[in-house]
Amino acid sequence: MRIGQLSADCDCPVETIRYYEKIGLLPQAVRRANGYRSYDEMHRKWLQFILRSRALGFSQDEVRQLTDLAHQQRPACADVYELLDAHINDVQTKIRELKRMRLALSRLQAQCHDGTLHDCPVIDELMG
Amino acid sequence: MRIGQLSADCDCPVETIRYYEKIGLLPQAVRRANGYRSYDEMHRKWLQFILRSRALGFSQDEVRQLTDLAHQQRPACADVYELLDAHINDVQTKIRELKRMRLALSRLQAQCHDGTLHDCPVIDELMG
DNA sequence: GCTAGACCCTGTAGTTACTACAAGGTCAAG
DNA sequence: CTTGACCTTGTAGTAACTACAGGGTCTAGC
Repeated sequence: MRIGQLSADCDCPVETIRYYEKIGLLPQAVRRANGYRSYDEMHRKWLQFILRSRALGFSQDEVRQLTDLAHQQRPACADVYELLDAHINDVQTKIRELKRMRLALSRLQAQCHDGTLHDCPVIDELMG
Repeated sequence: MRIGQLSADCDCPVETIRYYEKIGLLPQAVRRANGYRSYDEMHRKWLQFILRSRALGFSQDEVRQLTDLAHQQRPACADVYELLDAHINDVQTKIRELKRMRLALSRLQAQCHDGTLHDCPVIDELMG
């Protein structure tokens, strides 16, 4: 199949597919006589893998590690587990930070009066 | 004071201060005869404002809107409230997304056996 | 046969919010 | 008079794409 088809199948922009190939995340496509990229099922699976990993918040580098592991004929489960674990911790940390942020914002918002006044305590607060 | 002093006072890298000036977030510093930037209390307050807003997760563009509002002699509280509200919603959405992500990752992790096996169901799962 | 339109190609520049140099000028202390 | 800390500018790098510009290719309709 051509790149447009793969793009439609995986719901991923054409540019992104080319980009993943360029940075070596996706294996090189076979080229037809006219220079067009040609893909098969194997490519589709790789791309799915990458897209799912990205959707789970893995960075490009982490995805690369995952694809490297998956590329081995006998991927070691322990390595995958480790990557997964580190990433879950990252996500956990981000959630905690955002929650702290939300609390601070709510506190700030609580200082607003009904919105009819012209003096804004929020700005004063941020100004220190 | 010079830029190094401001940097130390606000715990913000020198480069970042120059960067904020360059993109117009921070008002231009007065220049001394030797070309060095010179700052006063007003600048320190602006920078604090920017740093606090950024720490609360406001984007550069949102910070710009906030500073624009703060710049008015009679900032309208309602406008500030609106910005704050939109941002709290953004943060809320991010938290929800990360929680969903965490759940998916935990499910994936649960498929790992004790880590001694060589076949990895996690990779199979991502591969689809 | 020809042209319109859909598809494909490469390469470069833009995005966000900085960070990290490189190459040089200024100034106070020893 | 030199050493070192500080300052200046400008450019390039980061993540992870996205958006062109300027072309080539192929198919369908007239």
